[in-house]
Amino acid sequence: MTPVRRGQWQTAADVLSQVARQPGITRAAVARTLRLSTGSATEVTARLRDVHLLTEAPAPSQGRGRPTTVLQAHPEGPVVLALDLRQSSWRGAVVALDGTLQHPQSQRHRSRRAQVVLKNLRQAVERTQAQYGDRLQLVSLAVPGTVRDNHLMQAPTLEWAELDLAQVTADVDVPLLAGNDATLSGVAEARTGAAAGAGTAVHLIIEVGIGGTLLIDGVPAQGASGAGGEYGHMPFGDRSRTCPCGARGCWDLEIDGRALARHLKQPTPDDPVAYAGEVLGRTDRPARAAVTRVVTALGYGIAGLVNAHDPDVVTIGGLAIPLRAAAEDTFREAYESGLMTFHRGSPPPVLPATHQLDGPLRGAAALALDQLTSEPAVAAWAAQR
Amino acid sequence: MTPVRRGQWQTAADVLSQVARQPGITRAAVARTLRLSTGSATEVTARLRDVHLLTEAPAPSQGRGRPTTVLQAHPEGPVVLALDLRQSSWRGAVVALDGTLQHPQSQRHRSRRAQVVLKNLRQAVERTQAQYGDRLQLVSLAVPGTVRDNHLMQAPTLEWAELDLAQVTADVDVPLLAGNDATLSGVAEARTGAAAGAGTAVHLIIEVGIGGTLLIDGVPAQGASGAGGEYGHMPFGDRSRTCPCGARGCWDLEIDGRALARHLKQPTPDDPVAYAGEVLGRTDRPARAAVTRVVTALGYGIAGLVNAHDPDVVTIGGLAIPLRAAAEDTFREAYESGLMTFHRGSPPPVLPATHQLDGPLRGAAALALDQLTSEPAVAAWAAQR
DNA sequence: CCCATTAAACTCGTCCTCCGAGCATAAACG
DNA sequence: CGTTTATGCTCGGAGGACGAGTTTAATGGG
Repeated sequence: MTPVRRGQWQTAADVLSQVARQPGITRAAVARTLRLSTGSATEVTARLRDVHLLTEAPAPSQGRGRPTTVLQAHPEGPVVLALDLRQSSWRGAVVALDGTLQHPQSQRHRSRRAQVVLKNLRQAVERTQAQYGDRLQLVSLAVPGTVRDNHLMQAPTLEWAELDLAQVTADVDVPLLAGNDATLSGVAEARTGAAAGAGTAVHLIIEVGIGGTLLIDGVPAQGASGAGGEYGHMPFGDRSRTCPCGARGCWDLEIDGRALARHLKQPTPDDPVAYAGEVLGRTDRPARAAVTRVVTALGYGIAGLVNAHDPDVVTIGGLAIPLRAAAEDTFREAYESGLMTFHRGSPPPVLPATHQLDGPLRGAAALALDQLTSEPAVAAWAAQR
Repeated sequence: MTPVRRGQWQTAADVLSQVARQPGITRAAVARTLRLSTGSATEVTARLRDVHLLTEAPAPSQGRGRPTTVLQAHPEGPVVLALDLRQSSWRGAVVALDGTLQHPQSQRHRSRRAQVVLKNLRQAVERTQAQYGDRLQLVSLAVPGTVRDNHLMQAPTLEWAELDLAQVTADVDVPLLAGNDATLSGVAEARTGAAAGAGTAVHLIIEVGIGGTLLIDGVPAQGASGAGGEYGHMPFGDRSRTCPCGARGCWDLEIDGRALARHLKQPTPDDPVAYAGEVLGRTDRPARAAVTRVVTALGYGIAGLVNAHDPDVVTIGGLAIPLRAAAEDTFREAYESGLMTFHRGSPPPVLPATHQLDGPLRGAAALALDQLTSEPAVAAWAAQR
């Protein structure tokens, strides 16, 4: 491989980033945002066409003037495989440079045993490799658990032991990028969802416990080993209660179906999400009181995170949406009373996430495309052709 | 001003960043880290010399081979004025591109009234402007309070009302960069202190209450309006207690001299820092018990932040250092028992900050130099010469 | 229906930076 | 004092981005 010159493909990579972040963007629009002269735009797109990274299609004309073109992924360009592993199923899609999804696939787990599930994923990777050959550049995997350097450290819903996720790509010579599902759904919100355009965003999602992430310019704060964003294990709660994570007083214990069951003096439910849905449907006084307590804990905690991070916006997903909806006034009161005074004038909005089930897959795709559209990756791809 | 070409000064700016981040670095070392050929290094340094950004001095020889040169700030190059406003005094220094401090100055406040203090700062800026002329590019100000878009929102120790800090540079045509002192001391730690080299770091400093910041690659997470890092106002504490900030259950209320006084059933001290020092010197049982409670709250809170952010390292400053030292075992126990299990194998070290009083000034200088060594700023300076 | 208007693409000469190869230079070592 | 070693310097060449000038493809008014 020829050595990469400094910044040789910088502008080309910038153009590709635009295409990945705003599918369907036109050449003229890219040139405007990057402040490229029309000459440079012509040259850059020609070069990207030559190395099979982009194609152009006529854009619908917008009034007078010569019509511009829509920049699209080249039919022989690089792709990534995005995978979303969930408790009872997995989903996947091949994603091209312009963010278009191809070959969506999904499958329920026949067995929930780790080795069986991972084998299925490995086969999906192999099938993709067989179909796309060396166009497949990266596999990006969303997992419902704490991920650290491509190892799954703990996964309460899956009930798996610590695990090396790299085996998913063991059969092929393609790097793996594994991440927490809540983190990745946050990425999706920050790129194309409710937090689009926010410089600083906090994303939270309640399923069993609470997961989330801090996003700065659309990039998640993943921490030293990728385990950042475990907001559920901040001690916002009652210190006398021990959490399965090993710590005490975790926020996690106050805001999900397990908390509702405790308040209602019932045993911990097998499926806390379904249980929570059921309680939310009830109108009796004890249920309402339990919901109020949980929503209050949610509002206070979010306020604490807003104090700490000063985000432009907070996005919430999963159970947090119906929970808040079930007691909007309670939520608002808890949220605002937990804010520092100077935030109260215009508190950051707490918005429902727009990508629901698609979030982790979309986020995994987005982070993978970040890699593909980085200058070194573009230069390396171009050098191969 | 001539329009800036894309990436025209990119490598030059990279070289300057190296010089700013590692004062005393040699030309050969820069070339190695940036993977520049010797020819490029020659050309880049020559260009930087031409536009008065760098000079070279012979470096002490290190074994065989032709000796290299140390890259230094040019005597007619750009400078910034770093200011550190404290409760009873202020300090300042002029900082050149290579991080060297010139004309250190400090002055106790004669009056603590905001207008008087700000007038003194304004005069310091004017004096610097008179001496350095248009070499002065930026004023960077550390303030002990919450800063939002160059406005001071609340400053408990100064007891000032909301205030526009831009008046500090009102007399001169130089931009201001105001920031929280705890945030800036975190920057100093992450750049040249105990957290040097850490990808993700959490910095905390106790004086009156607790301040801090999350640092990613040495860049503080400042939030939407610069008010990020108010970790003292996360609800780690007793929800029945109201904080002067307006929220309830703030961690702030559990970890400083005011907390010690409360545990000892004494009135809130006028100078909580001095009071804490005094309690730390006592050996009687009630004092020890109060310290234990505070240190426990400190350890738990830090563990929560580690769970949330997964940092490489935590740095602590101010009162946190003697507090922990007064009850090391208590601290360790609280810290480790607050961590999620998978962190306990190798918990992130909690290290004392190495920049003590210098921290905010150094951090303010570092962020200012970041701006000066950015590509657009370098290109703009070069265009003027 | 034709021509003015408009926005965008294309062409080309020029500038600039970075690279690599070859050469020069200043120290230390034996 | 020559050899070794690390570094600096010179110069031709490559390649990207720019800007000015030109061309092209649409709209819309007369």
